[in-house]
Amino acid sequence: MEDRKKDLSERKKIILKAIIDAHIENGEPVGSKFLTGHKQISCSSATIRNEMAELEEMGFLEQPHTSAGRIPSEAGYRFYVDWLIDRYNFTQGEIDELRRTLNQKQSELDAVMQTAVTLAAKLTNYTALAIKPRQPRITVGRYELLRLDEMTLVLIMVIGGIVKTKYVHSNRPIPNEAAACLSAVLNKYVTGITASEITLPMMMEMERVMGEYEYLVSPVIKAVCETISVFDGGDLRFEGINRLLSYPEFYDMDRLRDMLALFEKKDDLLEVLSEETTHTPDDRVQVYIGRENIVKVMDNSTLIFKAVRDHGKTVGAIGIIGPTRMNYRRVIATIDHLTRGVSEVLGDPNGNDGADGNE
Amino acid sequence: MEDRKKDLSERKKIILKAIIDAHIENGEPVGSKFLTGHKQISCSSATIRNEMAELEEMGFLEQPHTSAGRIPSEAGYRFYVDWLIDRYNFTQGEIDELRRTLNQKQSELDAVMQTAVTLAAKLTNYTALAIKPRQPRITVGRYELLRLDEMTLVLIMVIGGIVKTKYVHSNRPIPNEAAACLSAVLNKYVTGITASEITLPMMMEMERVMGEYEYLVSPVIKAVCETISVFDGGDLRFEGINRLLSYPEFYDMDRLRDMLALFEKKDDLLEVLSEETTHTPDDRVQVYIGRENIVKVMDNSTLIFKAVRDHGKTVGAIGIIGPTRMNYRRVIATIDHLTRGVSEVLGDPNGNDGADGNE
DNA sequence: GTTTAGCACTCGTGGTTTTGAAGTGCTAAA
DNA sequence: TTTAGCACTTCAAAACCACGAGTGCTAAAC
Repeated sequence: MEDRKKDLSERKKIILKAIIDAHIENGEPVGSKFLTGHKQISCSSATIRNEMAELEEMGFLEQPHTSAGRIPSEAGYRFYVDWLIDRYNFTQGEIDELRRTLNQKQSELDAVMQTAVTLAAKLTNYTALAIKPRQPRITVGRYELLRLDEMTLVLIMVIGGIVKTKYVHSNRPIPNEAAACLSAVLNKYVTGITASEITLPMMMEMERVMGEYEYLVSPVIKAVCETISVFDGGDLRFEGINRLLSYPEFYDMDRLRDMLALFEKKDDLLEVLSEETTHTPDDRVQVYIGRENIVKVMDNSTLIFKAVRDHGKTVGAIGIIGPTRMNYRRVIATIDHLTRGVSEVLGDPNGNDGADGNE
Repeated sequence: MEDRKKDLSERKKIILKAIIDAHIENGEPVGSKFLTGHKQISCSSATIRNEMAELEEMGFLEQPHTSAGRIPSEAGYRFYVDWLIDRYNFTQGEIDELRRTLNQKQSELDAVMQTAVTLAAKLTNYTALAIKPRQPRITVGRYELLRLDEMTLVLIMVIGGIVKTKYVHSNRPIPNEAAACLSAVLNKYVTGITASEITLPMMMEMERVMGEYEYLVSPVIKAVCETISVFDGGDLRFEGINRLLSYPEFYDMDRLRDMLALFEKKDDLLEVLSEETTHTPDDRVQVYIGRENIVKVMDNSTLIFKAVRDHGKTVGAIGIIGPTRMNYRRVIATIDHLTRGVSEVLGDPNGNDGADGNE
């Protein structure tokens, strides 16, 4: 078997590769006539037909029905992958881009919200969303530093009751005592102020205090700023997008595609919802039906959400998006309970006795 | 307007509610005849027709075309939500379940892997997956405890170079010095052993050493065990599921549904892939075409993935899933580069000079 | 022996037509 | 005010048809 594979005549290989390439390109069965246009193939369609018939006999091609062209069989793809494709070369630019993106670490989404939104999707069987609104004035309340290994520190920050960790790599070895020293300095100088309030004189002062460890100040402060900025940047997360498919209203591929496109460009939606979430005075479940929605595409869809409060402050929102024909009763109740649950878990004593969520 | 709404005759309300309920249930327009079967409605279809015509005039109903039944308009839904639905009551069981799930915090997926998988989906325009295989022997290398507020500790664990944080709520106030004391005890007794190796005598010994703070030992150890168990439990994450829709092979709703169902029940897939990932000897990109796949549903789909190694140890895998008709060249190259990139970011010096990933 | 042109054959696709069922509105009777 | 009956409308599914694409085969050409 192994031998037979390599035994293909050069022309068969070219034809097979041409067929698979073309099929990968446009997804349709490819016929003999089409291949005559290929530059590496100079014989007539009849010859190609013969070759194709043989390739089919060998199991590399198959035809969906007699008057369609050929498509590659699984064995065909296998041969293609094993013997016919040459290596794809990334440009240096692409490689750099890739490394850069990998290096800038993503902030982890707040775990409770993540659990809640997953749960919301599961319980209602609609697509769920979690909103963390933009927060313009966010500050760090407390710092802690651990020395992880010779060159790495773990920076632990308490931001509004939430703990964030971030790794800081140094290019010089870090002595054991430097971590404690640095955390003391951070706690003294950069608590309770926003990222933009950290001034150059402050940094110089810190470097002076740090003495011989001054080289650690700049990378750590950079890490602090980064964390703050992703933290206050807002976030919008969907869960259970595929659940849309359970509903006949989304059987229409075009509508479905529109919806998914909406999920893709989160920024617009986030902008609108941030506004909506933070400025809603009362504490009820919000229901936007069809064209009541702020976003155009959401005709025929309903958005239901409720803000999550922690000690009276809005820290996010959890919601559901689905067809207008939605089980309102169940969804409203679920969202109501969930947001309260989250508030409770966050330690908000008022989580369970605010205004009634429904009606 | 507000008045008119409440002005609906009782019978109209019943009919409207019945129509919307029925429509929510089965998604189809509902006709007069169907409603005669409703228990609260005792008039004939002709009467109902008259009522429906009036409801339509008021704007609560509309008909898609003359010989279909009626469907609720947006105003109809609005009225329904505002006036007609009663509150859905969760059973106590459901509520408990919900609170329990919210309380057990999800471990955040390794940030780099998350970035990588998002990137993989974006670069290839197929659905990407990240696998963290089950790890039977996982231990904590180091503990750190912070007192967050009077009743709450933050437990910080270094597990295989990864930092995990977990909140521990106490039902008694926590003195300032308890945190330091407890972390010393943890570091002494429970480093380098797996969750199942923590014995009752060990816990009792720890409680003895802790003296008056012994009440903190049990909840903290519980938190440790939980963290370890979610950490070694394996994880499977998909990104860019919607990208499937770009490809005509998934225009068929049934096939699409099958595929999405596959994504839902991660456990099976994880089991198989854990095996596959950890026991693959060589360091290349794995390609499974069509029925070569271990999982049934994946006929007509190709799975491509490669293990991510960190200092020689397999810590996960990144892959792509898509139609058999796939741009193999590009995908293989992307996965290859990505896994290497991740290894590099993780600090693996061999990230970039292992066996050639392709061919 | 291999390649090519020609031709009859097959089969799916796209468009049109037909039929049937569902549901309505209206009218007249109860 | 309610109900039965009937004519009308409209969509959906089935049936039908013609077309085009692509093949396999045969016989002639190289």
